[in-house]
Amino acid sequence: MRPLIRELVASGVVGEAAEAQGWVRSVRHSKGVSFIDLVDGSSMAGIQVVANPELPGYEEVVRKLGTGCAIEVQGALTESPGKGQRVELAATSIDLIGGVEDDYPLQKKRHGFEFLRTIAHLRPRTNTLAAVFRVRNEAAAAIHEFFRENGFVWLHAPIITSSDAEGAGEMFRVSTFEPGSAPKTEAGETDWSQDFFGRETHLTVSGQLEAEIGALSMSRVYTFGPTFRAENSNTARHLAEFWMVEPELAFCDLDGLAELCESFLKHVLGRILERCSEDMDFFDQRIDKGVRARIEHVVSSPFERMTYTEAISRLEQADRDFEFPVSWGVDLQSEHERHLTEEVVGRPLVVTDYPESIKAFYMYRNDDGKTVRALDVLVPRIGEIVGGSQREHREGVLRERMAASDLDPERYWWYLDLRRHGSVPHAGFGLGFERVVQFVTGMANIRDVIPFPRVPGSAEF
RNA sequence: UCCCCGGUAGCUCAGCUGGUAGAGCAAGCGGCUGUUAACCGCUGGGUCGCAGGUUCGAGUCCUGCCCGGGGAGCCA
Repeated sequence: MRPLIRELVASGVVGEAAEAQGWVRSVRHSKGVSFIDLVDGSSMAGIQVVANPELPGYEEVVRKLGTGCAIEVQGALTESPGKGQRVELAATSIDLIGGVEDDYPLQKKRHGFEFLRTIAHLRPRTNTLAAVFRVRNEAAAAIHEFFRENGFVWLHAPIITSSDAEGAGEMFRVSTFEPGSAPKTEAGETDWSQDFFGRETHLTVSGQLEAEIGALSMSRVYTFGPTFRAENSNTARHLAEFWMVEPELAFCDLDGLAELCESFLKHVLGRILERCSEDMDFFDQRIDKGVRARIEHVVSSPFERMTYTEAISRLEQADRDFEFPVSWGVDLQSEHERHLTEEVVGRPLVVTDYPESIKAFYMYRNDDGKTVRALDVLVPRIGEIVGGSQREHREGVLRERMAASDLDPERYWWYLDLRRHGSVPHAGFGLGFERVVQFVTGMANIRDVIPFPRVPGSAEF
């Protein structure tokens, strides 16, 4: 394969023959020379192609090039006399591979992200979206890398599931029944036993329960894949389809989990700073001033720890009014979380041991009988970025909790079975992948950090 | 789902207390000896989201609907 433009720009040798293929970002003509800014998506910086009027086809091809045209250039790398680039490509031939029509919507100026979402098939050609997707790719790679280096097995949790992780939200139904003509039982209800899987099935809302199966056999596993929520939530932080990372460890308690969260986040963010430096400069300058320092701060600061009970008393002492009043037993709102991480400690904060009443049934009950071993990792500006818990591995307590939550033990027979045979303390957390990408890039809307966003009322592309 | 804000040229927007629609960029044409989102000149381009209403007259005021954005809740 020929070098990408990124490689030519970074390490191309002056004087050597070179070729480049890509899309024209902008063209600047003057009487005796034309400059073409050519990009191929491999880096923020493109290569400057210099075309002289003596070039074959200059009038017919080069003078007619516009933003978006796909071309192939042969030539030689030369030292650039102009500012802004180390080398440039002095063309000896330029071939038009694919032209653009007059209504090509992308221009060499900035567009609103709202408009770009309506042309999701073309928006990765913009600086910003290409940079986002490069960072997204490095983040995914860094996640796999961290887990591999630490002995975790990537467990492929099912997308179609018949279990529902309680409290995780509304689900999308999976069925082959034709709308309106589903078979009915004698009682007049839909007869799911005749459906494709012989029962009700949905798209997964979490791979956690399956991950627990993995942890209780392979010690350390993680899931990383698409997850679905049919919630009608219309915000800059929610998607109906998103990617979730869920590690699960056997022989691990809440302290061990907190340590994992910290080293995991530091690894992933650190790798992005290292490997996407040019893109991070762009985000820092053009998208969210200060984002780079914020990420560096998370990578270099030890995370603070605090129990929920302590957090509540710190909030009660706070010299400010909250929209939602604080008292022991209420769930923390985003304003509370941000106050804690930004004002009280000024760095990432792990809040632990929440009231049992506001957390899920599968979280380990503390000896005090009123709190559970749950944790949230809070970071400045975003608030909660990770949520996790030590799991209830004692069958008796788990049954009690399920009964209190009005859950049918029959449906969770295999989950309970794990507590009957070789049960051990185990713990895990869940992390919304797009939220991490949002956090590191500073992008304001989650719809702009995933190539094809699915949200209520919208699934084009 | 709730609360706010918005919808004017292909894009980004301006358009005051109602008087018959404008800029920059893009597109087309021309110019300019090396540019950096180049620059300069000319040209074309609009059922002002949709439907009603008030008025001599509505982009502007009123009502309803549709779509989008921001915030909140829920959460990841």
